[in-house]
Amino acid sequence: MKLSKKGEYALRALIDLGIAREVGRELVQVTELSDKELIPAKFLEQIMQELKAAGFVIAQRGKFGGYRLARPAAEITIGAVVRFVDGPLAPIGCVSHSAYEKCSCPDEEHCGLRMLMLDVRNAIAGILDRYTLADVVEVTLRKLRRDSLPLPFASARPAPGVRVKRVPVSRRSTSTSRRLAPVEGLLSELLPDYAI
Amino acid sequence: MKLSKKGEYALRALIDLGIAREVGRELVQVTELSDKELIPAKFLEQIMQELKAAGFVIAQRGKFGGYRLARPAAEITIGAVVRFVDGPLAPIGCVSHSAYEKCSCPDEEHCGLRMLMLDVRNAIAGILDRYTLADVVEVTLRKLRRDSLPLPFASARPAPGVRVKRVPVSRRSTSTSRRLAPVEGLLSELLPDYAI
DNA sequence: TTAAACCCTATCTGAATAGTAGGAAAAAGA
DNA sequence: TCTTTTTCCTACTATTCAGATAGGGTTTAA
Repeated sequence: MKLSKKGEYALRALIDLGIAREVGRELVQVTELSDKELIPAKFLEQIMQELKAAGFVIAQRGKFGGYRLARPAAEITIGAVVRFVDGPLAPIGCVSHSAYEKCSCPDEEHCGLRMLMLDVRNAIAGILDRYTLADVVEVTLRKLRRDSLPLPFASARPAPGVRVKRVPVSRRSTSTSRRLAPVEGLLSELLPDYAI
Repeated sequence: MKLSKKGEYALRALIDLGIAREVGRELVQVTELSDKELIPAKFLEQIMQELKAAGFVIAQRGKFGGYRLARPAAEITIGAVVRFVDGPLAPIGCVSHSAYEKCSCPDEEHCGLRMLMLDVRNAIAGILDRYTLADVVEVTLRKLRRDSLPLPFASARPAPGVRVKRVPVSRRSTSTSRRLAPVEGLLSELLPDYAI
């Protein structure tokens, strides 16, 4: 039930872009991301390329260029990213919503294993499709502030002449209408506005 | 978040062995299993070998031999099987209970992604470690009976001279003390004794 | 004795994973 | 215009793993 390195790197980079925006940074360069997250730079470059093609990020070429999120972090679910990079969330094809595939078993309708795996896929999707980059950004920032640690991207490499504007951290990363039932979990404890 | 074919085949075979026992069959041969489930016979043979080495099944060699579960189906969790065949349930090493591995990120303690993935791993483990082969067997048999379909292994290939003893289906697959909080899910609806 | 089962080891193929490498094109500033 | 710094693009590679296949050896019951 693994998430690939590529998937992990993609998520980490996107979360960083979310943090950067929250801290007032417009653009972040690949090398900054790869340095911070200890990701091979050239590999991340490729990944960012794909994320751009998929519409998750927007690139600014040339000197003082970089990447930024193409949409508000609250509108990018973790599930969408994972599906794009690693394929369907479902453990087996015959319970996938996004990429159903008939399984080899003779009678899908009476397959107990399928029921079980459907529960698993629903559990996974229930989490990954509920939470967005904004949620993860919020949790991360909250933890850093709690421990009085310096925020990343805070004033690192601001493009010369660009005044760093201190954007107040948005109270609730807004938008994303909560569409599902109450959840339990570590994240929902840290994001208490969800517990309804 | 895939389950490998090998993992799927292993589970299907074990579930079949559970069904067979519930229906009064002592031993089931690899070819019966591979025929029923449309699994390449030689591949399944290998898998059964490993399941034997791991103590999930017991083999009977020679003519009219076959495999049977080494323990009551209610004492074999799905999670144990999946972990054995496919490794840890956790999407990334740094949230695995059974095989923790420090991740490359610089600060695990303040990693929002890690929190999220921990929720995912708990959700997966919460299901796969809660349900046993007995549960899946029960669901499967229930569905087959509901639709008045013939039960597999019912009287297929009984060893000559072996009187098929009609074991009454055990009321609740017994034992396995329920150790966790209430769940929701498709299986728990079909196994209502769990809904507490 | 023999047929039918499991047992064991080796081998193979294609795909996926996790990168590396090297330069072209663009943008900003001097 | 020229240089620097960035993204963009394409190709390549090494290793592992998935998913088998092959071919016999050993055991057991009739």
